[in-house]
Amino acid sequence: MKNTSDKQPSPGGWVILGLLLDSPKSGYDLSAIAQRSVGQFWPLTKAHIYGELPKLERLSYVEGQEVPQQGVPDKKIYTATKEGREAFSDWLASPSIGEPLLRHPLLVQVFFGAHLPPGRLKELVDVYRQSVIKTHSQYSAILNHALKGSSSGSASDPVSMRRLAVRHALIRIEAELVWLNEVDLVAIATD
Amino acid sequence: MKNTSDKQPSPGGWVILGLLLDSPKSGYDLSAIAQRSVGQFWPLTKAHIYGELPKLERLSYVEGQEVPQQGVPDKKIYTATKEGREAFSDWLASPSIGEPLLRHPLLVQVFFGAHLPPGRLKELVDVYRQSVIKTHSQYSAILNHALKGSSSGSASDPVSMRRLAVRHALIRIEAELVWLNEVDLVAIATD
DNA sequence: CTCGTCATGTAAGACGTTACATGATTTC
DNA sequence: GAAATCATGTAACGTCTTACATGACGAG
Repeated sequence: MKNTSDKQPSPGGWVILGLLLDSPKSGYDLSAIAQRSVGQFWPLTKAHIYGELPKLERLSYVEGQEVPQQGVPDKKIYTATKEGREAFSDWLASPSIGEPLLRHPLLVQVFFGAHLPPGRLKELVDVYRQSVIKTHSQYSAILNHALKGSSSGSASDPVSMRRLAVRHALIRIEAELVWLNEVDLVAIATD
Repeated sequence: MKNTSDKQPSPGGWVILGLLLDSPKSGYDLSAIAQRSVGQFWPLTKAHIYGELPKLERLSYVEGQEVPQQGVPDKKIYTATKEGREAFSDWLASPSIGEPLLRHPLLVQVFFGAHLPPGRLKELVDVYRQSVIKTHSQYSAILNHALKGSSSGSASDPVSMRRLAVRHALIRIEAELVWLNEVDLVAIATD
């Protein structure tokens, strides 16, 4: 009565399981968290989350419990089981979970920029820069508020690790802005 | 006799079509190019390429021609058609081709680093750093050799655009190294 | 009275990957 | 003798996204 079919969680499923280790959460909670924190390096959609949770339950890596509510709709809170924790630890420590994957539409537009009408590239870059700047301010707000204060600063401290993830976002975005300036120089030059 | 079923190319299909605008190429050529240049921001696998080419042909965006060879196997060279060029230009100029997508396994490992045995994070980071450094040297070699010399420096010059794409890779990788050093500091601290 | 939040889910399909299958030639 | 290069493809599957469907409550 352990699991019915279903081998192992998909990559996204493992991430979801990881989020449940800290504290029990509903699908709704998860999809909110997935956007702010993990979403930056492992995007998860609502549909994906609601699809994975029952699978994790069938593997008995999580347990779901219905919580009746008044006013707002009932919700289902999922808790990681002991098996879930162990399986997750093994997965996390495995040497090759996979290589980073990047898909960057604007870079496609730059790469093939010669086939773009004059001035169009500049417009596309400007729009993109705005969204990048916005994201930057969001993540620096997280660093300054949610993750402020001093933590132990060791690898066994979850807060330090969360902070590193946000630092990654900030460093990456700043690099992106540097590059966008280089693009500007070329985009403006004698179009 | 234009197209039989098949709506529009998939994102990957458009990128493949873009690569054929410069010069005709075989599936084999494309998969080599896809690794070095476009692969950095839009990964393409062999199987994907060989799957998309017939679809592009059905849409009459490309034309394939069998080229007999001696010693080595025959190949099929695909050329972009006029329709293909026009469709590609329209697609490329469209405002929202999509948002950048990043999936970063090591960041998952860092994010959940508190669930990792002591010292393991440092190992994972070291392995990753090596691969990152290797990639960096590959891309700087491309900048210094294949894309050396002075081009017009304007947006209508394909070489300038290719160079910008490589610059993106380099800037991004250097940022990654900066971040990896921050991770080290935490990973080492009193584990 | 409209919009946002809370809350869960499904169905269909797009997209891409892994693994398999084949085989001659050249280089170490 | 082993391995890399050249060259093309398919079948099955995994993974994830889009769009749809529903509905009550509170804030402005």
